Amino acid sequence: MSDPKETINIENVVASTGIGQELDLQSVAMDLEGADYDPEQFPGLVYRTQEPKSAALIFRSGKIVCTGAKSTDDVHQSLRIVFDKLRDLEINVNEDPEIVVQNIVTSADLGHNLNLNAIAIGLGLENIEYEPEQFPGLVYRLDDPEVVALLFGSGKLVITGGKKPEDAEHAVDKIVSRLEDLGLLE
Amino acid sequence: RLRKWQERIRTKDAGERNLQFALSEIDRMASALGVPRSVREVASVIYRRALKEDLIRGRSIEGVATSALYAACRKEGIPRSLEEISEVSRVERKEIGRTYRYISQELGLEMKPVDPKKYVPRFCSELELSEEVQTKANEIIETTAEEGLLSGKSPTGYAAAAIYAASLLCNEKKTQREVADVAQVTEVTIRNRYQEQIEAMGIHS
DNA sequence: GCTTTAAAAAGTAATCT
DNA sequence: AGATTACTTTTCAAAGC
Repeated sequence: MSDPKETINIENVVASTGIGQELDLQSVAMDLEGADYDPEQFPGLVYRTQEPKSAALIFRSGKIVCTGAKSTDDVHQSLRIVFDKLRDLEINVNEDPEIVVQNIVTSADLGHNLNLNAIAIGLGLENIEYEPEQFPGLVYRLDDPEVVALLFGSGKLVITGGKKPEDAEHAVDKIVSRLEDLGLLE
Repeated sequence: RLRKWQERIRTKDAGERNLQFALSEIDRMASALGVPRSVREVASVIYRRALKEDLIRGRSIEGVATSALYAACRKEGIPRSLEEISEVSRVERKEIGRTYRYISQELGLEMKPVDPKKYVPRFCSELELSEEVQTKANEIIETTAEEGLLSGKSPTGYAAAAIYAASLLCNEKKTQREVADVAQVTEVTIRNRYQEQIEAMGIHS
């Protein structure tokens, strides 16, 4: 009855951007409180924002990766905070650098338990990966939209690899109709 | 020209030596596991196919050989868990699992998920349990799996719980620790699967 | 390939009380 | 026997080894 699309929830958004300027991460790490910088371990400086919650990886090249946001809106808000923090350190940052969403992770609920063994055979062993000894989820790669879905016995699923929120909706629609055609839903 | 010819010989010799090493490793591990010759043959066919398809580049020969053996055991219907396989290999469990999934995908092996019932005879004989217990365990697995209880669960833990439950029902009780040891899973996993299974079977004891 | 960051799903596991 | 913490899978960018 209820549309599984309604249960879709964005769990994580990864985006990249850049201030067209080289940075001295050592001094940024000194002046920016809460910054984690360990070049021996990883070349990026980690800066966490509280509201909205996210983690930004800032690189020497001036390129920045933002992870952990719950929406594309939060990504922009988080990065706005990061840009302002850098400006406080007398670093010139353009008003609105281009932000590119690289990956969106979504969760959803089909509302029925799933027989993953039957689904593995039904979808075709060549199209899926299901190794319950290694991981409880069945991995299903879709061509259109180009995303990867993880299906669980509870009927919950994770959609990842999409660039737009609509990718997850289209993926859920396709999965639901495939499973219905196979008579494996409910 | 002479150099090219020598290089070819060198490459050919190296390739031949690597193949021989891989096949002898498969033989060694298969012996240690006590699997029949047919499994070693299937494993060597899988290894040669992986070699032909150039899937070994960037991976260790041992890793691919071990994964080929793991896949062969499953294909032949006498699966060994990754834990058991890793005990006779010098490659760690995580790497075997990762390499297996890669060659399985690339070679299109179309591996079906392991049926927990395949572990019942071996685990039961190691525990010296009767034929009656085996039959009961298979019945529990069959019935509960049809109800969808198997989805996402590890086949070894599932089989272990069914054997534990069957041993109780047949008055040949084995402790959770004894079953956990032969199946190489934890007692916690057996308890969790056991509770679900007896509930689904409508058994109260 | 690896390193780090985030997040969900569910199973398994190690450790502590 | 719980509870807690942590690790397994997928995705993606960044710079450097």
